Amino acid sequence: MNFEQIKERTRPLVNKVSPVSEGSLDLMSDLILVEVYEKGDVFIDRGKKNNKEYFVYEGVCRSFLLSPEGEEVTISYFLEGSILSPNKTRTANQISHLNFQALTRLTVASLNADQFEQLMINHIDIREFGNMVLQNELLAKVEKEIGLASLNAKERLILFREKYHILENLISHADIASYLGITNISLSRLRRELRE
Amino acid sequence: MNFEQIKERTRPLVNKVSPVSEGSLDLMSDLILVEVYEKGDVFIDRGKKNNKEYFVYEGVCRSFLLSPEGEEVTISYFLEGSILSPNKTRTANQISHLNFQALTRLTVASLNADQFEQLMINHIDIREFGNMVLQNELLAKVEKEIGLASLNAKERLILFREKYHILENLISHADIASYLGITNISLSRLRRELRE
DNA sequence: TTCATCCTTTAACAAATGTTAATGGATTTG
DNA sequence: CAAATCCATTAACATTTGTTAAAGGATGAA
Repeated sequence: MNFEQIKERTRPLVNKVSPVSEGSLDLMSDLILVEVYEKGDVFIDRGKKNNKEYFVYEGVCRSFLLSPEGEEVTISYFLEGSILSPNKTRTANQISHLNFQALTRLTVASLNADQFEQLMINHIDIREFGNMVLQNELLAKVEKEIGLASLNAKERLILFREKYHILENLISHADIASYLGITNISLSRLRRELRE
Repeated sequence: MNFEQIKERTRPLVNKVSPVSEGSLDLMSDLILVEVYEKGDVFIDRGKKNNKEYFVYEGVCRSFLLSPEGEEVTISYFLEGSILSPNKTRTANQISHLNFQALTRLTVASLNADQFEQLMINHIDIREFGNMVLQNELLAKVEKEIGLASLNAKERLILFREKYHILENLISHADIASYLGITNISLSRLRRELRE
């Protein structure tokens, strides 16, 4: 993918969050490397170094962690055209505290996080963009938190469908169940209930 | 409270998160106004403007939201010596999307968020501090998320006690229950079980 | 195709949590 | 002090969710 292709692919993705000038888009595109992963690949490992920002060009991925009992818990989903959690929010000293996994064949733009931080410092529109990504990230977490704390599993599934309906027939129900905070057996029961 | 008092009160609070130089501490202290609230006061209202950062000098507060059913859901607790979620993470266009309430008599330091952002831009140690606050914030949310998604209520109560044991005899059990994602009746049952 | 494997569904039962209502203790108000 | 109010607890019952096991369906490999 050449510079112009990268730029045109990045533009709508960035502008959807917070518009930046043509010059700023050039600066960001300059930092971008395109990476491709296969379904199932874990491309960020908990405990390992990661100093990149990511935009999802194509495909779907998730972040997950192991629970105290050793089960995978899905924390978030990232759909096509979305932006991964800012590096600063998912690392400490450049060490990732989450795993990220491709759920389909996945094409992402990656940017060096330090260089991107410099762009944020020097360009107010890029800073606004970065801060807006952050806000959205937190907002999504708060929404999920409220759901887990105040809704029952059926209501959570209904919300999940509104937000991620394409995922339900694309990825493992065990993943979805862990995201909803239930077992996959419960998920199956709820699916039947809602089918009737 | 005079400048020196503010500074000495702020120093340990900031250094606990990420140390800053004496000069940077001066710059931050310059921005600080001390605010005092009474138990029960809601000092940040969802939907209203807020452009401040806060440090908790004395007392305890919580953030909360109304669920779709109109019940208050406690999102986070902030103990003495902690730092409220960064302004950027709890506002959109300076409009708060959370409520914050004093659970005891509460003394906070408040800083203008725009001026603080300028300090972050111009001083690497303050930027590091701000980013570290952010990391901690997200980390706490991810921890809570995992708890809600993978532990049962009893296990969540045990974790809560480890982290916030002073709260259990200080604030309403209804608040705690909403934080744990259960009813206050269930909380009462669990308390009895754990007592035996 | 046939076998093997993985995932989803279903069933039966157990455990956890919610709902409604009543009780008792503590605190506040008059 | 007495009445009123608030909050935590308890009980009885209903509902939801988890656990274990079995069965069916889809997919891929030999």
